[in-house]
Amino acid sequence: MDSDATSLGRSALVDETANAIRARIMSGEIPIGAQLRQAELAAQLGISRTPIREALRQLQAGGLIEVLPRRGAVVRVPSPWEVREAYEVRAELEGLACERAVRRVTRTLLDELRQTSEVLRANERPPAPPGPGGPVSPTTIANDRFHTLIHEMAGNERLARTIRDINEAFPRNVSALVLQDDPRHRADNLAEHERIVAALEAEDAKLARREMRDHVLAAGEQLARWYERRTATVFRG
Amino acid sequence: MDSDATSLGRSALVDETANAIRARIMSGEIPIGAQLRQAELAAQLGISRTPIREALRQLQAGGLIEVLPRRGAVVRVPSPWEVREAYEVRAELEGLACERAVRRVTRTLLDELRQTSEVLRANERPPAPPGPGGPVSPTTIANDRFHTLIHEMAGNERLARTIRDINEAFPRNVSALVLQDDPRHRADNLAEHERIVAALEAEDAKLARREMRDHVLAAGEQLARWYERRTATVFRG
DNA sequence: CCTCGCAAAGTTGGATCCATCGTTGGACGC
DNA sequence: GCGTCCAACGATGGATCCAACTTTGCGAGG
Repeated sequence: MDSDATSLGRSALVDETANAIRARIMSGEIPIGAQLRQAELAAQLGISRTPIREALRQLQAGGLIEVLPRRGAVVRVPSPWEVREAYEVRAELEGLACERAVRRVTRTLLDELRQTSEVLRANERPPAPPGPGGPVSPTTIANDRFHTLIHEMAGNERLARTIRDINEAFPRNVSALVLQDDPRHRADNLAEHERIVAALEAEDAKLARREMRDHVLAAGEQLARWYERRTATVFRG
Repeated sequence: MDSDATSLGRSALVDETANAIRARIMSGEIPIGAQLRQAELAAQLGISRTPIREALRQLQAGGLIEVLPRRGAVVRVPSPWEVREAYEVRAELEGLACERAVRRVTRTLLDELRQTSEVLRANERPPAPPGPGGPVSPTTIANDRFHTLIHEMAGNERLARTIRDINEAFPRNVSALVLQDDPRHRADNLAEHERIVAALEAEDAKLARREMRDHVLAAGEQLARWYERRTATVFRG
């Protein structure tokens, strides 16, 4: 939506800094559990530590990082349990968004949703699974776009913001890794998306809600499993 | 719950500062739309501007205040529309919490819920409606406790946190002013609480959810109306 | 060889400094 | 008398400074 500083003179270095750090955490460039050294970040961004510290406070408020007094900030390591809790909430909210979206659905929006499915179908066999820190894959972008479109269709900014806040509390957006790993998950994901679009087209609010709810819960379970495997790997070395 | 700094050496001046400022905004001591001067807050709290600035960034992330570049921070003035949007989301989440609470309901917890109703019933005719900035009334405390108890019973921390985040985005918690104004609203509120408790006792999850949902929506509508009247008053002088 | 302790290095966090920008009040000109 | 311009004031925001704390590495002692 709005870019960083080119909009209307309303520059905000701190917000830009927070977004930059958040992006590097979400993409996996800064891994889970990593220490965030103020001096290092300041040097990399070519600024002093002051705006860094304010940016870290913003990220702390969102729950993405944890600031321990006198011991610095670290990227939070979510437990599988936390992930499941968060996705139960997210499933409910996305279900609500989907139910509300039925009232505002249009031919154009349905087409846009179907375009994201096209991308997912085309990239059924991704050329090269990008490692952590790499650029965001078209699959991930299409997935995000699908959900974001429905949030917009719901016509409730607070709802969209709440869902976004929950998502941004966990590094590596769901689709990013989970979907790339297993072709079966990609197929399931695509089928679920198509069922949601069908329910929206049929203007069946209750069905759309249920389909979206189940879809998010399934994605959350995959993400939780991924975190389980990850922590197991980490502890082994 | 946890006090400010006496817990375990894990002092955090910035967090304390943020809590202090948030409390003063929520209580109405610092009114909606007011400018937050860094130097003034620093002097009042006996600290320098640095931790103030970091605390303001935290509050900004929560959406309670707005930080305009080079023009300082102001307490956000929510539009009635925003309030309605937020309460639609909150109603859904509190409904979910209530539905989940049915599975964990115990005799002790039901008693605790009923105790809050006792307080509400006893203070049906409050001795003196406290003005803005005054201490929190027992009615407000009982109301908050009722909802907080159910959030705990739901057994999902993310859910509780999400609801709390939404509430803390609006100065003056619902019950605070709205309930005190009109005795009819207080009666409605009490009756709704009792219906919720009854549904919980009957272990009727669907009913409990619906009752809570309607209860929150009604409260939100009252709060939105209050904001409408407030802005109208402000514009007249 | 392991453990405890101490000293040095590195990091955080509050205070302070200063350039820049926004605001306000008054004087000048129309 | 009214609008405009300019200067002085005030506030914000980034940079810097320094004290306090945490961590680490080395050495002495058991």
